Amino acid sequence: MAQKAAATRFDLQKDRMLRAAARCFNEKGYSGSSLKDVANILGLTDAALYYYVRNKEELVYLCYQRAGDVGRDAIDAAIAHGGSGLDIVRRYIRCHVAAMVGDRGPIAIMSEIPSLKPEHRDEILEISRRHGARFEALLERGIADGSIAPCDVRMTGNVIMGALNWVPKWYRGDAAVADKIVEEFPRILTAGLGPISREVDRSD
Amino acid sequence: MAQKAAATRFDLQKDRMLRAAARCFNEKGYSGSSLKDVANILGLTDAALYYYVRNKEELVYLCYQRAGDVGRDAIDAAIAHGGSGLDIVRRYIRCHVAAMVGDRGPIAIMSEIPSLKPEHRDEILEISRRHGARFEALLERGIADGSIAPCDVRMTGNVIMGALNWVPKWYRGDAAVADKIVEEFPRILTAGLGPISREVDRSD
DNA sequence: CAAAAATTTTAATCCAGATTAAAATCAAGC
DNA sequence: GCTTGATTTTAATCTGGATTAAAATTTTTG
Repeated sequence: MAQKAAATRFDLQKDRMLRAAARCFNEKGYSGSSLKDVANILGLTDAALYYYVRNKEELVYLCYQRAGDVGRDAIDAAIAHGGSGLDIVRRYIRCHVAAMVGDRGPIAIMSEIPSLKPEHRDEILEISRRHGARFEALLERGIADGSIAPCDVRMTGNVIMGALNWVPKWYRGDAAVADKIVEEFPRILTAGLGPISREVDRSD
Repeated sequence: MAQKAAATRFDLQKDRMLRAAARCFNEKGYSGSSLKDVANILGLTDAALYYYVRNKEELVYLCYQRAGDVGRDAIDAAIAHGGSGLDIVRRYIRCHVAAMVGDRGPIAIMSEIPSLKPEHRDEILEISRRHGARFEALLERGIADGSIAPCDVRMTGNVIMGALNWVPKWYRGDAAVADKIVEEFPRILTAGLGPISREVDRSD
């Protein structure tokens, strides 16, 4: 969808590198991941990474940029599909987790934003802020059209974002689990626990 | 509740240190927090921390142990209070977030477990695993007594734990926000979004 | 208050892991 | 199959922050 027409060898390798880095960061933490660890996954030497990236900080920065893209695309896709506010929220959740556990590869959990250099940090924070604001707007929209009960959109947003952001912390690539996540997260996050089960949107 | 009869100067300082460390780790990330940063908050020199702790790894370990205690205590308190499975789940969520944003001070988000040395890592992972299992058992209990609709307890647990664990990432000590968190999280995480609002337990 | 114990600082050292430069290898076009 | 540019490696250096030892200070105790 967002693929260039001509993906050069360089671009492909760089992308592989970012996935490897994301995987490392999620599994071993930031400080626990050396460039050597990332390079090993690719069958490379640590020094080789410097061909693609200026330094470790930039590696993290690019991972977070990718993470931001995934979130943005998920909201875009959900909005494009249309429906009530609640429909869009559900679909966004589904799209976002699907990307996280799917072919967009591991997405780095944004745990180390403060370690970025100021320009990068500000940019990522802004992306993150904007994403949160867009999601809250979806909630408002649902409230306006009556599909979502009036609620504190800030807190509701934090709840849902927290649940989503935490996924990379525990998901370890099991395909069966991936399916379950995509299936269950939208429902759990919008339907609640109680015994009175709401009619659930199953349109796909 | 879990306070020693005689809290020695040493114990008090050590506790202050762990809170300062948790705050640093949450705000600046693990790698972004030097011992100097932690010491500065306390008005101490970095070397002084070594009087309380063997090294940085142990500092993190103790932070995570505290985090584990908070979770355990929250479940204990909720169970002790009794009620239906759903009541207990709600109360657990409330207790846990209340501790996170309250007087138990900042609780370190467990982002760097893999950086711990093997013994510590295994211990913290076990604590974490046990906590998850206990929470899932609460869900089962609710399903058994009919207060919670049948659901995938693993996924539901992951959703709720994610939302809770993410709180330290964005909460920055604003008391008004703290109140809102304690008020809203239990409701949002158990009631869902849709317009059909379930009767909400307001017993306190 | 003096002595002993507890706590903190000063002033080094130490080191894993990031970074760099130059050389070696590889891939593609001609 | 040669040449050029792209990619990777080898082999160092460099560095921030962790760690340590000894000295200084503060607190407690008798």
